[in-house]
Amino acid sequence: MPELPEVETIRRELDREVAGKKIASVEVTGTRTVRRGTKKQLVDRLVGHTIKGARRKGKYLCLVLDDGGWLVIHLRMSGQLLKAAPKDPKPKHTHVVVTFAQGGQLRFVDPRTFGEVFVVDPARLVEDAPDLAELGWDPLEEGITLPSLAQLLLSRRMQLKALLSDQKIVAGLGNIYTDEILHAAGLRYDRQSNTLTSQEIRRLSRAILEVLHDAIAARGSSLADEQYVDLSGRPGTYQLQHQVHARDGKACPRCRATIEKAKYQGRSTYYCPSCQV
DNA sequence: CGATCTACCTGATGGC
DNA sequence: TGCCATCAGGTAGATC
Repeated sequence: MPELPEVETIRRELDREVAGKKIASVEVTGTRTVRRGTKKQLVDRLVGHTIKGARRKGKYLCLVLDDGGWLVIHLRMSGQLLKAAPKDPKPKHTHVVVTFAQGGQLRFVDPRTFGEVFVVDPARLVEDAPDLAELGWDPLEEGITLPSLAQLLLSRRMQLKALLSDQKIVAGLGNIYTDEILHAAGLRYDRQSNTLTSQEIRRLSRAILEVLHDAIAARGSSLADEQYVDLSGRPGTYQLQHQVHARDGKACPRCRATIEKAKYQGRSTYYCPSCQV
């Protein structure tokens, strides 16, 4: 489900909603959600601690604890974080419930159970969470200079969509936003990264930042199934601004050619065959 | 190194 | 109405 704009939307809400709150109890009912360490280790590690704030690393959410540890959440395809009151009925597929001393709960709901919750000491990231440690450039966190983006593209011989969605190279992009970014940049998904001109690299750089900023301003994208919702259960609105994603058969907003759908890496890719080269 | 495929799951949707 | 195939925001691992 969520990519960088959705995760960032949730991070900002978490920073407002749970920072300063003390964890009174943690209930883990899911059987697959806690995979690194045992459920008991997770619960013991959390209870009594206060959350200082929320950070984002690519598509990972990290709740920073008062002892420096991170409560890490990855939503994968169908995970949701929802704030709730203890008396609220629990949705199906609620796997983890954190109850705060000040009242209120944070719930992790995940029908497809690909999502994950774990605690890690950031000083031991390389050993204990290599997936987190090896994340690539985060377009929102650190600015990247044109020469370093050029280096990143030209030093490899990869198709652009594969490159942009590789979390070890660029952190946070997935199926929706690579399609939208590549359209905004006028580049095809299967274009070889080492053939870009400096002008195309500049366009790509601008497209990445522009699409992500606009998407965050719209609080992310929710598709027809509304799998993605924010902490309060509300969908985002950026899908209304999608130019190509899930718009096959419609006219390209830029050149009026018909948008096509292709199978790429086992999933759907949408692009304009006329203005993306 | 890079491309391709599979698996992990539940649920919604569309065709017949 | 039901049954079946297909598809969905992600990622790791195997294979070539």
